[in-house]
Amino acid sequence: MARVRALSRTVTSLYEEELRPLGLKASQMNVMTAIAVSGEERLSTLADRIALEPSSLSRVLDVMRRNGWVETVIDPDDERARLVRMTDAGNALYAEACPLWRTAQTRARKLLGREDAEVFAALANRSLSWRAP
Amino acid sequence: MARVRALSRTVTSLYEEELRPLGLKASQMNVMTAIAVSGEERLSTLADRIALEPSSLSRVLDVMRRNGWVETVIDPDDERARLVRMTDAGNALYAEACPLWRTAQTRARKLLGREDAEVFAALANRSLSWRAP
DNA sequence: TGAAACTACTTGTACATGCAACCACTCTCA
DNA sequence: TGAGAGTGGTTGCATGTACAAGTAGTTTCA
Repeated sequence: MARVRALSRTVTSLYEEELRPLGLKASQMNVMTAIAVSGEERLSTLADRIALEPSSLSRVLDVMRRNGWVETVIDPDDERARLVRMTDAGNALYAEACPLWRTAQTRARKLLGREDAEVFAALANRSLSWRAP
Repeated sequence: MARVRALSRTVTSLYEEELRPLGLKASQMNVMTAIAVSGEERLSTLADRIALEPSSLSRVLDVMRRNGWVETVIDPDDERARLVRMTDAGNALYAEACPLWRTAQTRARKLLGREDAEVFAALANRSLSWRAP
């Protein structure tokens, strides 16, 4: 348990070190990636996809909105819901961030060992599926 | 990366669910365990052992001290340093927490699969060693 | 159709976490 | 031996994270 958390802290700091020049945090990159794959999504859908509480995602989006990277609009189909989408600035930043992200990934793989990383990825995937019914 | 963090969140919430009746958070239990194995340690030693920034540990200890679970005294050998030790109340709480902790561990193992958990533990151990010179 | 139940998100509150800057003590070396 | 470098912790600041409670819009059903 402690080890899972320590691993998370260590790997996070590795990625953030790489992203720091862009002023991006790991959690924000995480959200950007989630939006990037689908273009525009409801907050709850995103939260579910990245296994984050909606309230936490809401806070992360506050910062990202303040930075002008994303915008949220009321879903015309359900006025309770919010659609989250990237701004042009957000897309530009994301494009800059991706190579740095991959660099960090390479560093992480090098440290963990490529095969171990695969094993771990499979494990982690399974952990995510716990949430699925 | 996102998966490591998601795993950490998921597993943390599993443990915290179990510890909630005692008012203990995962990070606090983490610190207690570290102290329990050695009795009394410097803050920096503990921080190093659990791969946490000293500043973060300092904050966790603030809460634990406020709750009366630990106390910190000036190290007579080096007045810059602080020795952290458990109080009686802390030890009592720790004793109560351990069984709950193990319950959570069992649940986590059940979800991950026992063998996978071993593999993961080995992986995570390696990640900790990254910090060692 | 209108109130109750439900759903989507936000906000209050508390704690977690890291980095940079800072304070206090210790060590080194001219 | 005294100033400067080094070390151990704490604090300021920003963000992440979760749970509980609150708000607003939607659905259900008598």
